[in-house]
Amino acid sequence: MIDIKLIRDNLEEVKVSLLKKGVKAVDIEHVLDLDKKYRDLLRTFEDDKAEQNRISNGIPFMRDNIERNKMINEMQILKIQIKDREQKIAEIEIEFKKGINALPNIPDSDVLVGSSEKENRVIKKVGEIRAFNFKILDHMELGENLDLIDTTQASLVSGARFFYLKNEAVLLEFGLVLFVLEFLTKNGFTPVIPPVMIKPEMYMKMGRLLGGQEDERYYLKNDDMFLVGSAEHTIGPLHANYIFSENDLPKRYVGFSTSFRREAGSYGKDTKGILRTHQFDKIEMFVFSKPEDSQKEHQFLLSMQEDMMNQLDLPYQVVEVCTGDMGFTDSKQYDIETWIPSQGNYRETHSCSNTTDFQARGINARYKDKEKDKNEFVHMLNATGFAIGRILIAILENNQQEDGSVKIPAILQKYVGKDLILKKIK
RNA sequence: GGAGGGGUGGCUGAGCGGUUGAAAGCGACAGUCUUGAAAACUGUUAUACGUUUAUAGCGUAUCAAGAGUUCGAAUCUCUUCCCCUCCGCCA
Repeated sequence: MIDIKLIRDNLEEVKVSLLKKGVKAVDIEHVLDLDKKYRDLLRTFEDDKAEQNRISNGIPFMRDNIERNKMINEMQILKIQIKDREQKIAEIEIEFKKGINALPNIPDSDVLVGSSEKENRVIKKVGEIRAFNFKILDHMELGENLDLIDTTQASLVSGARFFYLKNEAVLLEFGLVLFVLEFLTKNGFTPVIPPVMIKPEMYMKMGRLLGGQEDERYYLKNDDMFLVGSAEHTIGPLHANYIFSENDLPKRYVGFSTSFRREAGSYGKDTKGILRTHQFDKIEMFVFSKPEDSQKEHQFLLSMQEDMMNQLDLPYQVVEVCTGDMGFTDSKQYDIETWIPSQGNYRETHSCSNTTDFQARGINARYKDKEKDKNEFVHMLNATGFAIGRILIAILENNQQEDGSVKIPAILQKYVGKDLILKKIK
C-alpha cells in the first residue's frame, strides 16, 4: 500500500510517477478526495466521542438523581449521532481503502519509462551462446528421450500445463536446491520452508490480489484460502506485525516452495513442455532491510543470482524492467533471462524486485530506528533463486550433446552424475 | 470430525460495568554508587491515527478480530480467528 501522506504532501509528483505505471491522475485525486472526507468526518466523530467520554466519566459522581437522569438522556441522543457518523466513516473508509489499494507502488525515479516489455532494456549479457554444429533438440524432446519429463500422462491426470519429473530430473531439482541452500546460507541467508496456502486477508496485505494478480491465483473455496504463486507470498508475512531491532537488519531468507499459477490469459502461449505450468518448484530469496540499504540489497540479490548462474555456466542477460512492465508492488525490478537454444532467444527465468515499504506497510513490518527513536517500515525485497522448471530447460538444452546426451554442470555433478544418457527415442 | 479449556503490554500475571493504557513482578534502557563490573537504589519503559513546525501538548482508538447491549465495556452477549488438552483420523 502506498503511503497516503505521500499523496497528500506531493500530489503532483505522485501523479507523474504513477502515470509511468499507467495509473490515471483522476484515480489518485479520487483517493485524496476520499482521504479528505474521511479526515473531516473523523474529526467530528472524535469530538463527539470526547464529549461522550467526558460526560460519561462524570455520571458516577453525580449524586443528584434528576441531574443524573438528565445527563443519561442527553447521552442517549449523542449516542445516536455518534453511531450515525461512525457508519458514514466506515463507508468512506472502505471506499478509500479500495481506492488506495488499487494504486501500485511508485517506481524509483531512475527506472526506465515504458509501456510494455518491449521497452525493457538489456543492461548486460553474460556467457557465450554455444554454436551447435548439429540439429538441436528442445527440452521436451530431450526430456522424453532421456526419460526425465512426462507431460502426456500428467495431462491425463491433472490436465494441461502439468508434468511429471522423473529419474535424474528429480536429482537435478534436489541437487539445485542443495546447491543454492549451501551457497546462500554461506552468504547470510536463513533457510525457510513456508506454507503454500495463505488467507485472503494476508494475501491482500502483501499486495498480491490486486492489479489483475487475483486472476492468477488458485482459490480454495471450502477453506477460504489461496495457493501461493511464490514462496515470497508467505515468507513476507513471516514478519507481519513485527518490529525488527535495527541490528537484525538486513534479514535475509532463502525459501523453497511449490508455486501455483492459473496462467489465466496465457492460453496458447508456451504450451509445449514445462516452460509455463500451473505448478512448479522455486527457490526464492527474500530480504527485509532498512530503507537506506534497500538499493544496496537489491544489487546484492542480483549479484547472488548472477553468481549462481555463472556457477551453472549458463548464458544469460540482465534486463532492467521498464515502468509499464514492472510488478504491481515493485519500485524497481530486474529480470534475468536465460538463453534457450531451441527458441533462439533469451527467456525470463528470474526476477529481482525491490518493493520498498509497499508490502511492509501492508503487513506492518517495522524496525526500531535508534537514532529517531521511532518505528519505521522496513523495505522488503524478493528475488528468484531458481525457478526449477525453467532452469531445468536451460540446463538440458544448453548442455545437450550430438549423441542426445546432456552434460551436467560441474557444480551439480555430485548430486546427479556427469551425464544424462539416452534411454529411449520416441 | 467430536468434547472441553483458553487468548490482557517485550515476557509472567492481576483486573469489581464507572477518569484502567491497564496493578505487581521480570526484562530492557538511563542515572547514582564503583577503578571497572556485579549488587543495591532512583527514574524511564506500548502503538496507531487525527490536530500541529513538533518524537511538545491535546483528542480518538487499541486487553485476539468484528458486531451487539449500555450514558459508559478488558469486564456482559453473539460471530469469527487463533492456541491448548482429550478422543477419532492421519504423513
